[in-house]
Amino acid sequence: MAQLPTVDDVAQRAGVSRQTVSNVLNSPAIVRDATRLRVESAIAELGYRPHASARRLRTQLSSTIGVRLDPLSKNGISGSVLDRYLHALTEQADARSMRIMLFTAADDDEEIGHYERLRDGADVDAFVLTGTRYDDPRIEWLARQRVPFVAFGRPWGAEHLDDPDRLWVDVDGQAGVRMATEHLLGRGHRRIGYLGWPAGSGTGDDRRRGWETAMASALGLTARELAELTTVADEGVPGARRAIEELLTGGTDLEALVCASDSLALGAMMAVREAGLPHFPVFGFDNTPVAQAVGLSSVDQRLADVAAGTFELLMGATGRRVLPHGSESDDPRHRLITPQLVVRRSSHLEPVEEAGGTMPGDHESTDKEQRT
Amino acid sequence: MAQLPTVDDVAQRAGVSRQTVSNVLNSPAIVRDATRLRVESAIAELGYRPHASARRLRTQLSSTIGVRLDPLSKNGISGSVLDRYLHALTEQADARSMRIMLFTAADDDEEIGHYERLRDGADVDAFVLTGTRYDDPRIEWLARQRVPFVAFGRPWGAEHLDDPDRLWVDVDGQAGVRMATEHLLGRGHRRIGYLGWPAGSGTGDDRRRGWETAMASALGLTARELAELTTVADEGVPGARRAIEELLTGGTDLEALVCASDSLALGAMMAVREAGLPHFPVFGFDNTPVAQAVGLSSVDQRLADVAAGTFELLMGATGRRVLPHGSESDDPRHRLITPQLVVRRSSHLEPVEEAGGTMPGDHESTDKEQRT
DNA sequence: ACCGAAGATTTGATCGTTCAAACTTTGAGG
DNA sequence: CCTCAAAGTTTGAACGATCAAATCTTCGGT
Repeated sequence: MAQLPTVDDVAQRAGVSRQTVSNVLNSPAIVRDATRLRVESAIAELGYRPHASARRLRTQLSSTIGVRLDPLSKNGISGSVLDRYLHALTEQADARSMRIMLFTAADDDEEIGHYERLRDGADVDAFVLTGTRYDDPRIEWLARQRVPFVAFGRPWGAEHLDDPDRLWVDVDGQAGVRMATEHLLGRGHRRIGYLGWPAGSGTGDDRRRGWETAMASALGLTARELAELTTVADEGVPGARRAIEELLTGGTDLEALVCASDSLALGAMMAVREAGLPHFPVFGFDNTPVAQAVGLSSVDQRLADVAAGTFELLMGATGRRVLPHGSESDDPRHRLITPQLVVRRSSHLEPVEEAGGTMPGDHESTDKEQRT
Repeated sequence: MAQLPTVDDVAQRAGVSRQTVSNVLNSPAIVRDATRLRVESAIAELGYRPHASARRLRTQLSSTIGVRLDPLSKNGISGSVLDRYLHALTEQADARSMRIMLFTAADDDEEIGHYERLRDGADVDAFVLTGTRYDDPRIEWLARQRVPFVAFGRPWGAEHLDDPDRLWVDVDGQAGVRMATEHLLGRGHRRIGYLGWPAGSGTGDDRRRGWETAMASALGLTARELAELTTVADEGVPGARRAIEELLTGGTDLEALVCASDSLALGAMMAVREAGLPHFPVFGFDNTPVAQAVGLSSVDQRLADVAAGTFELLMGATGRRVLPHGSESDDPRHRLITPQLVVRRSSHLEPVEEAGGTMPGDHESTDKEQRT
């Protein structure tokens, strides 16, 4: 096997010119059918494949999207959300014949340095950001430099939720928590508590609001009454467990609980079980593999839809190349995905008969799950 | 801002030729110090960055490594191992100024199709394979085509463990399970059970052997006695839970348990707790985030070392480019990483005093962990 | 049968870099 | 002061594709 075939080889074989071969590949519509077929079979016979780097050099496009991966260390039970988003992104990318390129960075400055290098080296056409924060310097830089990007996570606190320069996708956490709360209300519960993160995180406050609105509109609770049913803990199982233990020993007569994350919910589950309440309903958020494993009800972020939305914002509904930054468009500059309830045994009043375990999650519930 | 600066711009500014600039970048040793400094400051002043695609076109190297990501769906509690390996790979790649490119495939044929396309398009220099199986067709294809690659996971069953055409890294599961077993033996336990996967998976059989050898050499148990202490379950929490419940109700007087995975261990923990044995020691394997969250002792795969080994095999100890397939070398063609025990409360005889919870893992044990 | 415009195809230039070979400078040795 | 090899630098070509403009075909209208 000598060399890999090039456009010229194909052209020669098909009795046409380079450019016609290129046209068959990139704009088949303008080539006459007869010639197109001839070229196509030449391509097939020679097993020709376009040389990606050559094309990129000429077009100044890389068909690649850069994603930063957090360092290995900070990767808790809910870190898997971003990993699953990455999987979903990769699948979407494949469908659009785009590629995902990874890089790591220890802090924002380093991350921005990577942006610069990758942009200047024409390594990537756009970036996808995760873990966005209030006044995120990465977003500022990208917007100022007019580099195409989409953020997973609203640019919280910033007024520019509709700024055409800041594209974002996010999951409607408020709606998700509201759905979970309403599900529990529908099952007859009234004293439904909420376990969240300390106030101040955009995501956390948003999710809490879902519980508040559901409770307020169904039961007409006052702010004071709501506050009584609430407690907070830092992300992580043990803190959640402690928080719920305190709430229970403090005399609050809870019947059910909605949590801001699966980690919190797992800690809460442990606490209520320990307190001798085997059927106490608990809802998590994120629908992580752990939730599935232990049979914890949760709110699924629908990461496939999030990823699809990401690409819609980046490339248009069906486009095959990244839109330039700030390109005017009729579409809204963001996507808010409504999540989906996944009801498992942890939120059932009665344990599902069959295998009489008293602890939830004693059977893989794939076929028992109820998505609404 | 007009155009991005090119080598020519830098050359002009430094008063040298293109090629000298290129040399400063690629083989600084052959450039005289004075000129090198001049060029370097010109680069800095202009903010020049080499155009990656142009370089790739010329050198026929992409400085990129392809990794297949499994579809979103099959991504259980232990699927996170591969995600964490991916993180570690990305960090290593950064250190070698390489990049990681992702793609997905539904089956082997599709995956091989991707290999072909990526290789021919000069998109990647090498591949990293995960989830290798007995007689893996992907490995056969890559070896036959002489495409550089490294497999994470021994090519089980194949005789060619030392075949110079098949590079691999793996974690010494046997050693890991042996360490866990010996740890329990050292704490005075004798009736230590093993919960594994059904026989036939290379990885599973290897791990079981670690328990067998530890038990046999410490206590001199017969094969029959060993078999009594063993049970199996398919990967997943619920099956493990059932299996251990049966073992316990079957009358086996277990004192402790070593498991082939964290999922199994989680199921086992639930079962022993349910059986009223709050301090029954359980060991998992993989040290997933869940293990940390619930305070489960486990065996850490040291994925950073695995990733480092991957790159050593691919590029040599310090090399900056992928070695050609089958390049002779004195080094062994594989790396077997010895994992590390992470002892948490689940394997302590007595609960750690402080917060008198009776269930293990009630506090994030980062500072309580004991790595040996 | 001829014209012209639209359609189809070809030609020459170019993207930014590195390779290979040619050329120029340096410096030790006689 | 000259020679010659080694060290340093420059020049022309090439990597494989697409763009822009030029050329050649086709075909309806008169």
